[in-house]
Amino acid sequence: MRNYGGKLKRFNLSKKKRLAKGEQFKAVLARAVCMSNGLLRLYMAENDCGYPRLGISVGREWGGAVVRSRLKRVLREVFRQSQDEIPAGFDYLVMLSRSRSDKSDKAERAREVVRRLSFEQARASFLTLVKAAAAKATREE
RNA sequence: AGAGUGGGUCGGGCGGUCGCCGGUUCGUCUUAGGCGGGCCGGAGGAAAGUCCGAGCAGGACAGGGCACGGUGAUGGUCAAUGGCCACCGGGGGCGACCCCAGGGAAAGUGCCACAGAAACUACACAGCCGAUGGCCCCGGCUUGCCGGGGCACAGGCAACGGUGAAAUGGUGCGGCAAGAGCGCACCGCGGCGCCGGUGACGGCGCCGGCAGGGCAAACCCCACCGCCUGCAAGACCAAAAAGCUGGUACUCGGCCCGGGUAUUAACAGCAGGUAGGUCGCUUGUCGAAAGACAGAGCCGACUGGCAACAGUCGGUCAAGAUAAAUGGCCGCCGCCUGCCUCAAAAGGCAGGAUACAGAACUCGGCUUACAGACCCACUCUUUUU
RNA sequence: GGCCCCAUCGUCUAGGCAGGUCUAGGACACCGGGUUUUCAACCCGGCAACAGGGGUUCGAAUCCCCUUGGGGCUA
Repeated sequence: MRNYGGKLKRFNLSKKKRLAKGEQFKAVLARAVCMSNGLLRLYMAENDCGYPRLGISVGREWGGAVVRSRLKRVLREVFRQSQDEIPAGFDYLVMLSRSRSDKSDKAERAREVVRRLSFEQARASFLTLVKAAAAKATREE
């Protein structure tokens, strides 16, 4: 856990660190390495900016505007505070793992977990995914 | 104390820290611009559904009508409305109060299943009576009349028909051959008059004996309202590629005009408007600023009004994103429940709840969703005094 | 964001605009039986639906209103 009371490492997240156009999303999806666990799904692709960039996509199946905005904020905050722990020079496209059987009670419960997603959960999940994806990317090269 | 009705308010708060969006200002590098810092502002009562009404923008348009859509008691109110207020009528509730698209069925068309004689149509069908006439039989006798019985021929009647959601007004008494508003009483209905009310309508009185079923959220008729499309409206800037014109070279030609071919990796211009961007777009206008003025703007007080609302005065100026900002973490307080200390106030411990929901051009309403808390007015029941 | 449309058995649909024996019809699927040595095909029978809530009406799948859930067009 990060020490908030002591010396702080400060991160910003300005607009150029975001993926902002449909074309950019498509480009990442075309070139990316894909990894997923039970919670998140990560697409990771090299860019030539020298810094990491983030894109988030949350579909309608997760709830209304309130729920989706909250999920996006949490994921954005995770990315912001993890910038020094992930490889720079990559684009990261984060989505939520699709629950396959849409109408079962199990999927409904999984969706409830996602709606109540906490910051620490999301952060841990994201970091393990990045590590795995980075390993996969270097192996492929 | 319990049960309930109507209306209104709030929708956790404070601090620290790291961020995000917009505005403004300062510093710095500097061509635009980038980076860093300060200050200010940054979701809701429903921001939602997109059900109405406006502003705004573009298009259409002499005027009028048709068509289409909407609304529908009355009187107000509002920029406007299908909203809101008051009142009337009908229905529900013991009551506070709630609900109602609530014009027209003697303009026309259509429908009314099943059941029923019949669903709007006839002096129908089934039926009742047959007093009065007529015919037949019996008795009496004063021999053409009386009495009794029968027929259902003339004729009279519309109660009865038990089905249905609905059947030519209902109940009771009288009346009659049988009956019938045929007569009467009460209720309902219609017409007239008077009174009250701006009006819908209500009250009272008189008269009429009853007009004639329902459905218009069926077509329709009447009255009133409504042009169409929507900020992805619309305005501006404008890459690339292609196009056109010019230029250049060659050619037809004595030369100009003109035509043809080539060049487009030698170049210029052009409109169109795509990708993309800016404005619209966050109160507006004027002003250097202070400020002033204007807003269907918001808040409060007063006045008028039963009220919706209006007027005056004072204060206030309020998010502006576009893969879409308003968040993460920490601490404290607050809310509910239980236990303990305690006369109470209060304190301590443990557990729990924190809903519905996210601006997308802007307003006024309506509808729908919602944890919990509070306030005001009122009704009914029970107990005590 | 704006503007529209739709909802009927497990699936595709008829009925709706002219409300009534519509306890909603048909096809495919499923189940049971028959036929066949067996299977297929065929025949007979069965199961199974008006998205939810109000209103109008004597009566609503149908007409009106409100929700819910799908789908389309528009840069």
